[in-house]
Amino acid sequence: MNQAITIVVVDDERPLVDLVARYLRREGYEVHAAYDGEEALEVIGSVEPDVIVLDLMLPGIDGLEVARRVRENADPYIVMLTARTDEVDRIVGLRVGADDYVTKPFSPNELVARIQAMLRRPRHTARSIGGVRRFGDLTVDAAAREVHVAAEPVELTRLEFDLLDTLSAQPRVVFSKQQLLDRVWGSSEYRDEHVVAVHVANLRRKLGDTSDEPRFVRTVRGVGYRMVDA
Amino acid sequence: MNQAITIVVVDDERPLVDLVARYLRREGYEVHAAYDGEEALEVIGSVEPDVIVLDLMLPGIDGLEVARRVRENADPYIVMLTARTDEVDRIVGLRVGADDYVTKPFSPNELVARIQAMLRRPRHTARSIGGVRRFGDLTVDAAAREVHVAAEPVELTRLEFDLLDTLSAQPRVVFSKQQLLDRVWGSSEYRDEHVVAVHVANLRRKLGDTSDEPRFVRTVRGVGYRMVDA
DNA sequence: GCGTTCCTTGACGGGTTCTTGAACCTTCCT
DNA sequence: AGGAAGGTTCAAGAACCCGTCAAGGAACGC
Repeated sequence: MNQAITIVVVDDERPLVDLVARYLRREGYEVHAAYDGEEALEVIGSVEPDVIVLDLMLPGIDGLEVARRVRENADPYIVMLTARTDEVDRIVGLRVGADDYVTKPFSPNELVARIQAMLRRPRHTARSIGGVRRFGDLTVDAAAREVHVAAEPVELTRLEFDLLDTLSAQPRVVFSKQQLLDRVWGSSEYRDEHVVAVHVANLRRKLGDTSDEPRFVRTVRGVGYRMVDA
Repeated sequence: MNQAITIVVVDDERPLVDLVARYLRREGYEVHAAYDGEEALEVIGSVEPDVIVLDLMLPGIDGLEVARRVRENADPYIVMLTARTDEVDRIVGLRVGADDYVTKPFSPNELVARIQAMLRRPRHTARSIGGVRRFGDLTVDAAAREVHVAAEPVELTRLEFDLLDTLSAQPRVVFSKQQLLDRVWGSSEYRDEHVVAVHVANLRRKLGDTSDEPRFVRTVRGVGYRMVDA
């Protein structure tokens, strides 16, 4: 076995962490524990895990904040633990970008199964939960037409959103400007491809994306644009 | 901040309050008590609970009134306690926007179970009881085609109600004007999308909603409309 | 048939959004 | 190095969209 998958489990209930850790180790994962937000950030920073199991309610820095900070310079899978389903809405609602959530109480077996299922799915399907697509700290909710960056709402115009919606529906796939005109504008006849570039520029600005080294919308010279990997 | 879920229990029978409080604390909730309407409003104002267990019959300000006032600036779950199975009480209670009700006598275990079940359901399903959907102090009874704001009945025309019904069935989801024409009018062919805007305006006026910063029906420029979060 | 209620249509004003064109910059090719 | 092609940015005017109001007509009940 090459390089085991690393998981960090964060919860202030030590027995729970220990129990979960035992189950995960039994499956061959490398597991690290943390019992509050501060410690979590430390551990995560040093071991760079593939997966983080994170309680929403933590003493000190809470789970949402931990998730937000972690995503500033890494992009592990995050499974949130919540006490009430009510909070699931906050996770999805606040768009922190959890990849899955489990409500307490749960059986360790269930948690393990969920993690394994998540790791088995192709990445870009795993990265969408409740119809919300995620790219690092960017989330796109197609149904509600809402976009968040680092849990902050971003106001987009119709074309900007439709553009992002189209691109993000198929990450990594390159769309020509013609295709984008067809899909977003409805028809490409008698229309200057230049408008696409203008709206992409505006979209990038609102997402806090730079044109050189963009985090979300990449330019494919001579062709068009594509969304980064989910 | 591992803030526990906070519950306020309000009833003029002290032994009952104490009993219920004991059971709830055993489940890990933070519980506060109040024994009349005045006190209830005070306590609720200061602790901002997630859940309120509220007797309908209270000395001084009664349960309905307490619920009404609380909803003016907060939106906790409310479980009503009623002495009689009287339909009227239940109906009226629901109009104010109770999320569940329990008739006396009840076992503390039952009450605890009901509260936990409520917290476990996703919010927008938890927020509908007996087919009545709730959004702050607005309730929509799809079956009876009745709408109330702050417990006051609101008279809507057929189109206005159907519009509200469609939107409120899927909170947060954006409906294009075309979709609304299809669903509410039955077909969108040869029909001016403008009618939608007119009826939305009338609907908003009757709900006491303003067009800028609306509490219930939000405009999504260039697309259509959506109901706010439940 | 008459009155009332409800729905549609049209027009207008204010605000937002889209397009256009030009300048500037980067990349790639000769 | 120079030039061409394509990309980005910016600003200004045009186009569009929404909310509002009012008038006319349709549907309904009496």
